[in-house]
Amino acid sequence: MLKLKQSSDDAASVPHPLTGRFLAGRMRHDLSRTERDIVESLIGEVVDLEPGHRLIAQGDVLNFSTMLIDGFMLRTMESGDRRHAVSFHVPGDFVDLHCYALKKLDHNIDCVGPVTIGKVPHERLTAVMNEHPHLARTFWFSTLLDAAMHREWISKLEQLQAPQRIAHVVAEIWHRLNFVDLARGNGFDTPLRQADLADMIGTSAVHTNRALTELRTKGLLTFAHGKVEFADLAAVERHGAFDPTYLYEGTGISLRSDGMGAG
Amino acid sequence: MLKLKQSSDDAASVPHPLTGRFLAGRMRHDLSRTERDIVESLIGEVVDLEPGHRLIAQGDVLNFSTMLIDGFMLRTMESGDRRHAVSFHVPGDFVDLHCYALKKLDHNIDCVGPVTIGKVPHERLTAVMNEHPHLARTFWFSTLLDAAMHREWISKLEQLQAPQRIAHVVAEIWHRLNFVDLARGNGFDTPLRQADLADMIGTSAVHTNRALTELRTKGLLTFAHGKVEFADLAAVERHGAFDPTYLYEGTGISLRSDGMGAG
DNA sequence: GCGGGTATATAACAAAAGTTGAATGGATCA
DNA sequence: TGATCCATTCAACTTTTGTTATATACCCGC
Repeated sequence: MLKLKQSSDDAASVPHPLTGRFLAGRMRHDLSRTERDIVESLIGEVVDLEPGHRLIAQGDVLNFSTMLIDGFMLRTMESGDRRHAVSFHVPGDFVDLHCYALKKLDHNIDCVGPVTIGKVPHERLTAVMNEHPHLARTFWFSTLLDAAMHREWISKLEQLQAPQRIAHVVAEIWHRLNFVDLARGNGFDTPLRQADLADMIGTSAVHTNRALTELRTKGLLTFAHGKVEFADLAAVERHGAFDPTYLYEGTGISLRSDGMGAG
Repeated sequence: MLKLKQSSDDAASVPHPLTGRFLAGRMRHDLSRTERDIVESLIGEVVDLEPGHRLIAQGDVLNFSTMLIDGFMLRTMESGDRRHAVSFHVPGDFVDLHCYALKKLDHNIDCVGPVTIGKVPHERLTAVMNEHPHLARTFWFSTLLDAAMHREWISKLEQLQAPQRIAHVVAEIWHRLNFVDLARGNGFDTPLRQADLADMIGTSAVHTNRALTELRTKGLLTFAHGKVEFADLAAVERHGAFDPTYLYEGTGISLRSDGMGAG
């Protein structure tokens, strides 16, 4: 876990057929057709990245933000030889919108498996947000959602033991993948290894495996070789004390409120 | 822990001599004199709250946000009979600005010790943000700071054991109090009990006490009866792997950047 | 200054998680 | 089809943390 391939700075910058299918994933229900086109037009450059590539390192000063088009990414921080994930991202996520305001990123952005991203120049973002207040609100709402997810995870780290944390993470991944039609009814595919999962739930890889063995023995779920399977999602959610409210799925009622008067 | 006095719904709504000294604490270096006056004028009602009072409960729908004028508050979530803190607040903090956008709060806001707050009606916030883009940017920046602090804490929960977590929390409290001139050179006063600290670092009260004993024995710090003392802040910070960067103290360079084009 | 409630401290045992080392299983590629 | 690399699994032992119970110390009202 921490054998990041730094070699792919030469990552091919190829033109990429954008489907738009995943763009602005979790907020797309709140975007009009026009707005979705605008969001798509934000992307200045599409880049394919190798597995393990570190796109952004802690402390980098940035003039672009990253839209995740395909693959999984982790926001990580390092201490000694150990890597810790503070959050994960699935296709459709604006990975580091907050660095538009903070400029300097306080963590790394790592690829898990092969990844395709779209780079969004900050000046373009500024222009669009000035012209389209509703989009600006939507973007800010997106960063507030990140904070809400952080809070949820803090409370779970304090509250749950390893097997339950895994159940929670698995449930959250499923919901977020399902939101962009990448989940199956009884599982999902993911490039995450058990070592990555260990970085996410904050325990050693060995103990993560122990916890997975327990979950498997209990018939709750399996997690290996790029496939996560379960028979009963509701049971997994119960085990992980998972309540999807904080993801604000679905109608986006809160988003449409005109509370955010930033325009 | 979790013996919240719900009795104080009748909390006296008394007029209160606002000094303005603490208002908009951590962002005040980025506010002009005029802007500080405007922020102060946002406060519609000043309320004194009893120790342990739960100002806001998870799921409440709100039309005001809370400025903490005096005392300590915790954002908490509950599970079973255990309370877990996801963050804490000191005088000058905008405690729940994000609920301006999210409307429904995903956690509780609890008083620790006696507290004085200012209530900020959302309609007033909307008006001010429309008229003063720089203030709007500052407020949003403030919520992004919250998210950055969340990320830092997630990584520490995953990385550190109980004694080091305590050292980290103590260092952060000191810096945030110092920012509003409420810290002493070798410590600070706080209404936090060891049980509250346990809720914050995510371990049992007994183990928190064990960890404090260890820190005391090592000569790093003492934490009891409302007083935190240490001889060498730098040593405490080292022990807790504390790096104040994420607090964006001081000049507010990032804040003055015109990256956030919400206006 | 006394008494009762709360905060802090400590002990003893149980459970969870870290660490080290080694074995097995899967995938890939010559 | 081996050979090799990496992911997963398991075992044995140590350390950290949870739990329950009890003891001491502090604070505040009378």
